[in-house]
Amino acid sequence: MGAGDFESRWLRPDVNAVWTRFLQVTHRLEHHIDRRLQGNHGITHTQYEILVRLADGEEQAMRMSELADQIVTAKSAVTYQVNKLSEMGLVERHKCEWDNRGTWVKLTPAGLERLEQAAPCILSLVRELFLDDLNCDQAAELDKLLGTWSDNLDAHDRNPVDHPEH
Amino acid sequence: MGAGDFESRWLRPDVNAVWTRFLQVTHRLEHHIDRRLQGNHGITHTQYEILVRLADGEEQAMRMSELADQIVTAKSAVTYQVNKLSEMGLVERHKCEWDNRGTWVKLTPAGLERLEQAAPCILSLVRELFLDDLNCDQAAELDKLLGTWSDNLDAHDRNPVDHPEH
DNA sequence: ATAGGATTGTTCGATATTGAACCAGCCGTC
DNA sequence: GACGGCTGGTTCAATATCGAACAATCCTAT
Repeated sequence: MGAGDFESRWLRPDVNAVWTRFLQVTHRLEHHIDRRLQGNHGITHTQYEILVRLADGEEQAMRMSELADQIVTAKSAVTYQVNKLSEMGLVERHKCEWDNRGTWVKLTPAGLERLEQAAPCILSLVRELFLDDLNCDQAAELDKLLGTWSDNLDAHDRNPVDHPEH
Repeated sequence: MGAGDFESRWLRPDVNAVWTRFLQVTHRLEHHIDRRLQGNHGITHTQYEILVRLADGEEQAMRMSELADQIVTAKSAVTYQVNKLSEMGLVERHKCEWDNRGTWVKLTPAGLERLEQAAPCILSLVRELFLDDLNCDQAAELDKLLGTWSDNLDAHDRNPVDHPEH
């Protein structure tokens, strides 16, 4: 291969640095949040995310699949966590009326309460670590970046066998 | 509490949207890379990351702890994965000469080869999904964002019991 | 020198996540 | 209507991760 071999095989060093830093930062963020949430409120970050999504939904309820989509995990993982949350009394299952396969997951009062206890702690963390230092322009820029990434991912999902090579 | 109650308890809707989108995008990216890597090259993303870091290090080797820091996981997870990689013949352990506690992990020729096979596939994915659509300004902006986040995390790590409340 | 504290890496048990297999129930077409 | 394909949710085995506990070694201060 020609002169562009390096370029095509590896990322430019600076670009590579951005990528690895991205990975590190996201992992560190996750760990931080997780530790805080477990230590102070006895729930995982994923569990917290589930509560948040439910609180956001109509009637504070949501279908299992929808939940899996929102928090981006396998369906089986959602089943597992909903069982946990259900044992804790933070969530309830209800049969779906117009689709006998489906189940709704609904926030219980206790679940809402737990969420409201946990939210300030975790949101202040998000502000401090993630958002406080952003001015409006930066926030807008970040939003745009996320949009592009999201679109790219959509495109790839829509066209799964994009690069059969390698 | 006064009128700022909502503000202090919850994020502004738009800010909240940015945060949840961030979580979704990062998770989707991880999954994408993982599936591709497993499907085409038989290694996990973390395993790939380990190989990359080793290739980067002096003598294509690195200490266990350093490795754990770089890829941001528990030490025990590194032990686990290095065992796996060692069984696959991609990596070797060596005793550390000047510190009898330590062990070096070193890339084997087979490990380097495997990395070189996998790299183009995964790097093109990173380019397509993550970097291609960024112009220079955006890349610089992203770099700055990552820097701030990283610094914030450092500060929090340095001062662990920052918010004992909640 | 040596005691006390920190660091290195592994082990172990508990828990989370994944993907595949599976059963039901939905829905389109013939 | 009945059939085949699709979707929703659960189960199960395999695997990954974490944190705490541990042993060995290093380091520092006295």
